[in-house]
Amino acid sequence: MAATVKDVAKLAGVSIATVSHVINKTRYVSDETTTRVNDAIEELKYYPNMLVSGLLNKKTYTIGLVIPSISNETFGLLAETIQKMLFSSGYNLIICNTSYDLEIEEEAFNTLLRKKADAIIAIPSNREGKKLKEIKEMGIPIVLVDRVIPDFSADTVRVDNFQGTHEAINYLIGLGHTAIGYIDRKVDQSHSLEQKLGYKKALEDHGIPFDAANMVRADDYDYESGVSAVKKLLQNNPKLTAIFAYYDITALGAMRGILELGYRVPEDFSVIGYDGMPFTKVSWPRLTTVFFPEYRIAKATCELLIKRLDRDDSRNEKEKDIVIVPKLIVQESTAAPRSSKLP
Amino acid sequence: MAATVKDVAKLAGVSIATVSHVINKTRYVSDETTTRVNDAIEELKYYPNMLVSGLLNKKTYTIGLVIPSISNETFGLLAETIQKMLFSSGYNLIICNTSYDLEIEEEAFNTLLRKKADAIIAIPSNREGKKLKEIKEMGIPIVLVDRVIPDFSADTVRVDNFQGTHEAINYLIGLGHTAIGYIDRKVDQSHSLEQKLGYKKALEDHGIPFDAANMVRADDYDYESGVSAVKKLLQNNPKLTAIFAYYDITALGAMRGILELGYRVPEDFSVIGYDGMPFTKVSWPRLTTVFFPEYRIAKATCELLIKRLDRDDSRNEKEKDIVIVPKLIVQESTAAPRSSKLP
DNA sequence: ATGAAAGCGCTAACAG
DNA sequence: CTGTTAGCGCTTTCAT
Repeated sequence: MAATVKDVAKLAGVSIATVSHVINKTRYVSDETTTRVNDAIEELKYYPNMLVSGLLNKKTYTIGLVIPSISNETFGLLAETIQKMLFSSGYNLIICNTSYDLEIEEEAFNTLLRKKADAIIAIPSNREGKKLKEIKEMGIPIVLVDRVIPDFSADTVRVDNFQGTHEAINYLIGLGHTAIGYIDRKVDQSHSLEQKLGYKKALEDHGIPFDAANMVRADDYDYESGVSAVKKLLQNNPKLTAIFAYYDITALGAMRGILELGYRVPEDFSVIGYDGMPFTKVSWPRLTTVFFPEYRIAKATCELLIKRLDRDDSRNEKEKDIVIVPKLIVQESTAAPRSSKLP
Repeated sequence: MAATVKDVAKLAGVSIATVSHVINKTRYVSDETTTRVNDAIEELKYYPNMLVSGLLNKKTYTIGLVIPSISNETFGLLAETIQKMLFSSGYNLIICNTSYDLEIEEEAFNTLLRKKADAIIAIPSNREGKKLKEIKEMGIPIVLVDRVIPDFSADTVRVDNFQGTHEAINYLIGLGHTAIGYIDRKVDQSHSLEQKLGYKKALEDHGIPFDAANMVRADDYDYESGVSAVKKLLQNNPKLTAIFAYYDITALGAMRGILELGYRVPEDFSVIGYDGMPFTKVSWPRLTTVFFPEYRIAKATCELLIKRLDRDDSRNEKEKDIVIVPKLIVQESTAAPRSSKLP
């Protein structure tokens, strides 16, 4: 069906070796022959079969991305940025959404191995490193993003959630807040544990005692849980003047909860979210949040990968652990506390 | 490095043909031999090289998705849904984000041809069908999503934006609105033209004369343009009671513009967006919008594709044009008009 | 019930 | 300056 080297060689009246060399510029070919070959390629609409270069035990120029989901703005932007960067370096990305399902994740790794991916970027849900170890032993470079796996080491790019949260709480304290509510994740995760430590440390730094009553867990990973969590929080402690939520969606829910109670944001309560999702820029009011630095993560990831792939000597270099400190984005949902509230 | 059939054959003490047949169950192999081969596969952590099946002129089980961007919620969800559906049918997706750049798009198609993709799903930015025609002539199935290319026919899955907008405006009229502002796209596109026709038709159906002054173009494809567009609109015609925006982000901007002017939504003005992006569920108020049916689009696309790929006889069947009517999602930003406004 | 060998499309020695 | 050929890992006749 599609044209092959043979077809091109025949039409140009040369050997297949010459065609190959013209395409790859891997040895001198006379101008005249080069032209004939290129004309034939054009004429036949010949597209060299990249699978072959994979077969000849060289690179497939395919990289796998194993990720829970690309349909939330944060991971979507991350995946897109990685794809673009790799594409401009000549690599293609096979994206596998795992939906946090361990079986799908396993199948995704298997497929990438069968497709002979040159490398794998993973945000694994499986906290066990068995499969990852196996892959590593096969000599396939792995970059772990935003995850740390016990007993398994690999190039890692992650976010310093302790620092991010610390900065956010510091900022609230700087505005004059001392009674700061905290909406926590339903179930602890390394990620959310770091956040909590940052919160406690910021309070401690300023001599504010930690009060467990100011902390509630959201029932779920969604908007509605934010609404009910903030209501519970305000009932527990009516003296609160600010709320930190571990996740932007939850923070937006918290804003709604506050508005539903008849209060205003930020006049009556300040709210800070986490992740810097794009829609925090289009909320009313715009949400102050800690920005998940997708671009820097993507950049660090791709640079690490390309280095491992391009320079064979770098394959054995020590694994890197890149930690990125997220930035606080101050928008409209935070202000200094007032003495009296509206309703 | 990685194990091959040869290694497995040697360890199991059989020929490579037998190994192949055990893996693919393509001819009878005795239980005893089967066990030995499977043990060897396990032992060596052998992953069959899928590139070969592509080489042998069979399928690569790779499908290309050429899309402007996956980092907006709509396309992200579409891409994710397609990826998951194809994955569960044994196919992998190579996603190429074009950023609406024609050169990148061209390069994406070329890469997919070199990678010998079994099929291509495209949301092309290039309104010329030259490349697509070339691909089609090579016998590679194409599905066009949400786009129609003049002088080029292929399987198509698209949204009936005329109907979607018609329904939205109808709904506003049903609530009692007659002065309905319209925020249009900066530059016309088949998509936005359909929307405008739906708007005009709905007015016409109810004997409401069309007034060009009720229509403005947003300066850009973003939030800020919505803010300024709505202000212009209200200045043009203070009697408006409802606003339709061609795009959710713009609609959210319009809501902000209205709030900034001191009015309320929906009490003083109703607002309807378009695309049903997930964050319309977490805005304040929640935005009434016309839902871009990603799931149904993805489903139709994958079914079309799988049929073409699995059944050779279906390759020559007539091209399908699947038109999906989007649904209006009524939320909190719309209500019946009131006689007096707030400020 | 299994093995031998051709060949997919291409690259990279080796030859001339 | 260009051609011949082995071989990458596997599937698939053809043999036995």
